Amino acid sequence: MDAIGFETHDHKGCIRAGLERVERTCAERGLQLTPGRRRVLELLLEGHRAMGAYEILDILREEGAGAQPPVAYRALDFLVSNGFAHKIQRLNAFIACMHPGEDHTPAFLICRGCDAVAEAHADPASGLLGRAARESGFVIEQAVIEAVGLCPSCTEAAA
Amino acid sequence: MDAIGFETHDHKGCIRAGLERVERTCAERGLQLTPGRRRVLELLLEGHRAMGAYEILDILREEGAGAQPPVAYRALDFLVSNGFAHKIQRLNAFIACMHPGEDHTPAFLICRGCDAVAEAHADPASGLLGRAARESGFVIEQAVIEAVGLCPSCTEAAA
DNA sequence: GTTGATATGTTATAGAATTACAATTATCAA
DNA sequence: TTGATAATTGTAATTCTATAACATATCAAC
Repeated sequence: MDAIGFETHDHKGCIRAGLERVERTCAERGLQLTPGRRRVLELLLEGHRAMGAYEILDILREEGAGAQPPVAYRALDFLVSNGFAHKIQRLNAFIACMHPGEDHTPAFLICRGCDAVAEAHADPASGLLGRAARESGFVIEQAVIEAVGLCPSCTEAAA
Repeated sequence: MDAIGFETHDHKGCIRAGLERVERTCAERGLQLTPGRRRVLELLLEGHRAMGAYEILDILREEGAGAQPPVAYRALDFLVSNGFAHKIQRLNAFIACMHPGEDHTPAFLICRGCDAVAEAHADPASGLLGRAARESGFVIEQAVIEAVGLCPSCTEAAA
């Protein structure tokens, strides 16, 4: 068990399970989880945190390939557009999805102390936002929800 | 005049009212609405849309000053940190606030067809997100909420 | 007026992402 | 199998976004 994110968990199992779910989903949908894409997903799962495109690129370079930026961005685009990873706008960084293959609207809790990110869910159609959209005739297709604050550890450390 | 957006409105009045509200709030709080900051706010109010920092910078340059990037970013930082403008992460752009001086959590409806942006409200403490935060012990201080979709005009055009 | 804080001017650089085009590999129908 | 088509990858160059660093100027209070 590792202390990553807001809680400890079986990290090796979580990496394996994440990969398997994505592999299965790709097989079902006829998507190509090529070695490069798979490697980037692994890095995100291993890191279990938001990682910048250039941080991923540096790792790929250390591993031998003389990779250029599009290599990282293409893999990330594939992962994000298929719901296997998410972009954290606040951090200009990417994180593996905790529920790949499931249809969901992710919402992120981002700690400003340690940059840890937890994925939660949200329902943009409900609440004030959904009401405003319906009243104005706006059709919501997708939503980015990022809450910034302090995680339990950093809250404690600050006290 | 219309807080939700996507509709016609008395734009000159809305610019004037926006400026006056910010001037009043600055006076109340002892903030310096210097000529540069005021000009950037005017540009945002006149544009009535999300504008990039470099787009603003170009206008400032056309107006004579040999402005460098920090000129635009500093003015925008001032406006954003005091709640007179908001940053739209999705567009790497900035937009004048519709309710300057009031304490609120803005939520944006962003049209992917025409990039129009409407400001609505949200309450991050309620709903699924608030519950997830409370359950995990995360303290939300601020939230970025951006919904992407189609505005009424673009929905109609697409049909 | 001196002082300390706040704001501006300017140069340079860092960081994030995309364009463009060539080369390769996978997919699938004939 | 073969040929056509689409998807993916390699690579260089560029564009867009944002900040660091430091000098100068202005403001506000004592």
